[in-house]
Amino acid sequence: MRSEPLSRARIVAAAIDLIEREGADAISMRRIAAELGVGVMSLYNHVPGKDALLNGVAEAVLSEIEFTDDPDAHWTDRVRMQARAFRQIAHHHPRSTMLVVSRQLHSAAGLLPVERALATLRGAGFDGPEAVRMLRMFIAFIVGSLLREVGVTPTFAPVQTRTIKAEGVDPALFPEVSALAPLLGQCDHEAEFDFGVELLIQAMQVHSGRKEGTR
Amino acid sequence: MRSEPLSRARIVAAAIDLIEREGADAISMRRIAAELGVGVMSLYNHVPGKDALLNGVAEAVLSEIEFTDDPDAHWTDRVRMQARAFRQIAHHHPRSTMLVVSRQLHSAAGLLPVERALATLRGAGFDGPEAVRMLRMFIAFIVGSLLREVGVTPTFAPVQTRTIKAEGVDPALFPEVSALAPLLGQCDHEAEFDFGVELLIQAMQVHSGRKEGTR
DNA sequence: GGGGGGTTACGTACACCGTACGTACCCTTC
DNA sequence: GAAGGGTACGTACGGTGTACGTAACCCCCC
Repeated sequence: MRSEPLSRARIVAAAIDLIEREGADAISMRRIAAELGVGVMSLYNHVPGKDALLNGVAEAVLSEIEFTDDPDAHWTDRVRMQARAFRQIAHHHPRSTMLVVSRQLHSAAGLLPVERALATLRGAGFDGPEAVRMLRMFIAFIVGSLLREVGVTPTFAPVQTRTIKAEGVDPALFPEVSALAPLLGQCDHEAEFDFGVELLIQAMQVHSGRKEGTR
Repeated sequence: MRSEPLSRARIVAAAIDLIEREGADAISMRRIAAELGVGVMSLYNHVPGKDALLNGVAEAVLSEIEFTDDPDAHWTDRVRMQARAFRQIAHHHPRSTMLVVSRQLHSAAGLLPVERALATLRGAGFDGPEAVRMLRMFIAFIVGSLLREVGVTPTFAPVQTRTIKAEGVDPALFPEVSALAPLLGQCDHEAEFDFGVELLIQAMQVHSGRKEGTR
């Protein structure tokens, strides 16, 4: 009964803290309870179960994004800003990113970014179906990028620093890979992300320009 | 001692089978052993542990991809083909896709697609750093797309069929979302994927064209 | 033929997990 | 004071991954 009386918010905060300190695998109801100095089952008075708790974590992280949207800016700049804002979660809560990205949220916290994005895209002149398509495309890119950045999913690309450096790759079997090993082994996540964003924005501009005439 | 004598390959196959039948969460050493009709600890004679087993699953699924690469085709077509081939895993082994995409493989199975992709990009005239960048960009997009398609990660975009349909979204708070609800609620994964691929290819063409002159 | 060594199968045991259930306490409202 | 609801918590159950010890088997070498 020491301190304030335990609440969903405190539990979620403790969970985030624990994840960032010891990794997403280390999380368990018992650990969280211990962290808060309470019994395990006390948690269940404020949270339906572990799954709901993790959803809470994802929402909390997601709603920390600072969207500083400037409605007067050119739509390309607004898209840039939103993409960067989203990427910030990978910096503020790197080890929780996987949760945000791999959980489907049905709450307002998840809807807000979508709303903003759709608004800018519509403002840029895209019609409904186009806007949705562009958004999905962007989300896929961002999700994939964050997963790479966060360490999960270097699905072979930037990963094999170890493989490559450790035993080397057979140049006969994988000439390109072994030739480009130094490049593959390192990755400036910010630069890669920005590059991708610019490429996508260019593509979107082309797409929109084409629509309204030969331009 | 019945049947053939248990092997890493048989174990991995059983694991894949189990995952596809009952979902990735249902998997456990005990279940797999039961499936094979052997004791739990027998598995450890062929596999170092669960984590390694899951890596094996990812590799197996990944190496099932059929890359029918035509070196004479235009590079854009080759990129298209490779992207589609990769996406096939989401069809052949939907519930294992998450594993493939969220695990960093240090084996040849993971290197092969990279080698192919780099080769075609280099063939298209991109220099080393460009090729690596383009590849990373593409991987991010594909990973994100597959995660969405597989059900994990509809991180708010196509998901809220339920949210939207069930209780409706407040049109005052989320005007765009509620206006586009019907579009957000449905998703032709193949069409979305192809759209993204085309957009990326176009962007890459622009990028390459710009490089070698004003064109 | 008779060891003997290495591989394989397996049972038991341990530490940990999520959580259903029952119990004790406090605080409010009659 | 009594009643009732919310909160904290202990215990217990069925599950997990895997370390360890034991027994059977095969094959090779003597």
